[in-house]
Amino acid sequence: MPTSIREVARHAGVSIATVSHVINNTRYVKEETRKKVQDSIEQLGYCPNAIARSFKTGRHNLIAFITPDIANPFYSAMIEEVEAVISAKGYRLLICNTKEDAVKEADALRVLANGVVDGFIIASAFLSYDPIAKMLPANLPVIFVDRSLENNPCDTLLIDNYHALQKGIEYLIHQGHTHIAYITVKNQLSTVIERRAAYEDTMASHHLPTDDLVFIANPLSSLFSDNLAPLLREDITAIAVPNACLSTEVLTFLEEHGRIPGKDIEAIGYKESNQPQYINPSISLISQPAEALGRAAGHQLLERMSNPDLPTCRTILSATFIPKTDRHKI
Amino acid sequence: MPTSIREVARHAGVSIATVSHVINNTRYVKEETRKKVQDSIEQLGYCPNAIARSFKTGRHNLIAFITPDIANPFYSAMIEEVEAVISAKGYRLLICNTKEDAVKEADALRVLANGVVDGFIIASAFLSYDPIAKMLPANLPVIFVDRSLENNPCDTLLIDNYHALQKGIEYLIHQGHTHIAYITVKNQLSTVIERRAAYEDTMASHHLPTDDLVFIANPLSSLFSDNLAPLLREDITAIAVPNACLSTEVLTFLEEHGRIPGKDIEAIGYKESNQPQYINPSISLISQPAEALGRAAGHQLLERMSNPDLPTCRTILSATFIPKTDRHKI
DNA sequence: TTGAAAGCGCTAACAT
DNA sequence: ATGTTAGCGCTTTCAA
Repeated sequence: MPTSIREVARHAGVSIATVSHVINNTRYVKEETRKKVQDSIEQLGYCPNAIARSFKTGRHNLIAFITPDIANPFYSAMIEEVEAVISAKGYRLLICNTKEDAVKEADALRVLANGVVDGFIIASAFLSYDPIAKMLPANLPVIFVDRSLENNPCDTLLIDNYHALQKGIEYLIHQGHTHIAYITVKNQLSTVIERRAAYEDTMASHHLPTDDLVFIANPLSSLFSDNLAPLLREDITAIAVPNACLSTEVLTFLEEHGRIPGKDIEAIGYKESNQPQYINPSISLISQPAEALGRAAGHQLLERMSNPDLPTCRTILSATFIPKTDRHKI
Repeated sequence: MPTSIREVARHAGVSIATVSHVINNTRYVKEETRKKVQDSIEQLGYCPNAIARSFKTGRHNLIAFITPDIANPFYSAMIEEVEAVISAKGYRLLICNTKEDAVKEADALRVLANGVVDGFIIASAFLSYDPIAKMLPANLPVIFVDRSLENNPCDTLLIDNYHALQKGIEYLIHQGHTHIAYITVKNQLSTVIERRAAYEDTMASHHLPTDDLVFIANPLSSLFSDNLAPLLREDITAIAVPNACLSTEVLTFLEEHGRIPGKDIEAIGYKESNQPQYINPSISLISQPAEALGRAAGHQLLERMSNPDLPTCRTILSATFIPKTDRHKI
């Protein structure tokens, strides 16, 4: 049984109000009394019950970050930055891992939204805001990141997936490639759709067919994709993928089958954070500003919390295409 | 202002007790009454205040995982598994990132220990349990993972760092290498000390000097190490490192300077999770059971929570040395 | 089958 | 300069 404020008060021979004020520095207490209270706290090993305090004050200094995949360096990089930004203002970060499961996300939102956290940063597994709307109390500050949702009235920070990949595909085409394969995953997330559109639009604008060049892999970072075998087809001379996890898998797959990426076959990979990432073959990369996105999201949330009447913002950060010839500049 | 249980009660024309019992299924309520209450809940969009409930019941269904580096796949892999284990029992996971800062860790423990979480899993930045002892209420279930602390009376789950690396160094020596460099970091964590000891002991047992073969790099995953230049020395024919981040950095460094690992120079890298990790050069690896450690920690915590009188456990999971010739077996 | 009410630990308004 | 006390939203005991 942990000691309560009452016991400290009794031990120090003062009222609980005085103890509370000593702890919170919230009104003047005579030096002598303060000393007595502090001694009692020390002796009894008292530590204020944070839940009771939150309950009473309605403030929690807690932000929740909802991530679809904590094992994905893109999100862990974001998390690090969000944490840095908000902890400077005295907030702590609660991280929820939904594993791309909308049900898990809904569950987390329901539990946390009512009185547990002061705000959310969400990389959502939902495709639309509609089912989320009911779970969030009005005025609870929420920032959506990375993924665009239908009908979403909240602040949203995205990465421009389209143009970086467009540049990448253009680059390959200008190098003379006509059979550029594209790996994608089966879900309908905005990021997945946009990147695929970038690939298909760009190919189409150069009158290159893509019918038998698109392959579906498995969406979660920790699952190896199956069915990459067609990538070994003779006619395919270059490959693009929609994220870093697939980069890794595809590159590994190719090497295992004796085709050296960057040499026997061209490729565009993803670099989703500043984390050291060992990509040996000299291939082109799309670099996503995970850290900048995290920082921006943290700041925007603080902004929104201190000023709820701000107009909704929708920010798009650009990603960078780095041709293999420029890799030394990273 | 979110709706409270009182408003639901009034709206439904029943007492708050009945509403509470409907919500928690905690005593019989006439079907008709139950219906009324559920309708009111629906109409008012009521959601119970989790903080108030925690406050009242003293239970929170929250576990905190204290990690020194969330961007390190070793920890994010553990986190995934812990989360899977405890969420099956209805617990949620709060993740705190200390960035190897003992002050941050102490702060998190203090805040969370009193009434916020039901238990801790800690990969500590502290070297000794002594400073931690004061912050943790007696009987609060705590599991330490990955790192061994002095005077630690709590359940501890570790990985056998020593023997896997010993095997690795032996392997290199048997291949004829005599000048095997070792990269390490400057902190005094048990893992760092053990691995370095494995290196030095093994070298010594083969009468190989190590005086000018040990190099110090930077400990956090997201920081590139400086001063790796001496690794290019002619006499050094093999290199070992103490973790996956340094593997990546060292390998990248070597390639950038024209020395192909596994060909021009031998190396032992680390594989710290089941995540796809693209290590192209054919080098030997030490594989750490991050996932198994996470699962074991989750189970041990649940065990400890349901039975506080269990004798303290100290479990050591073994790591595996995978010679480069066996890489296909991964 | 349901209601009334105590009380969890704390903060803060009010009182002195 | 400090004490008294209401009350945050909820669960649960006791009473009916």
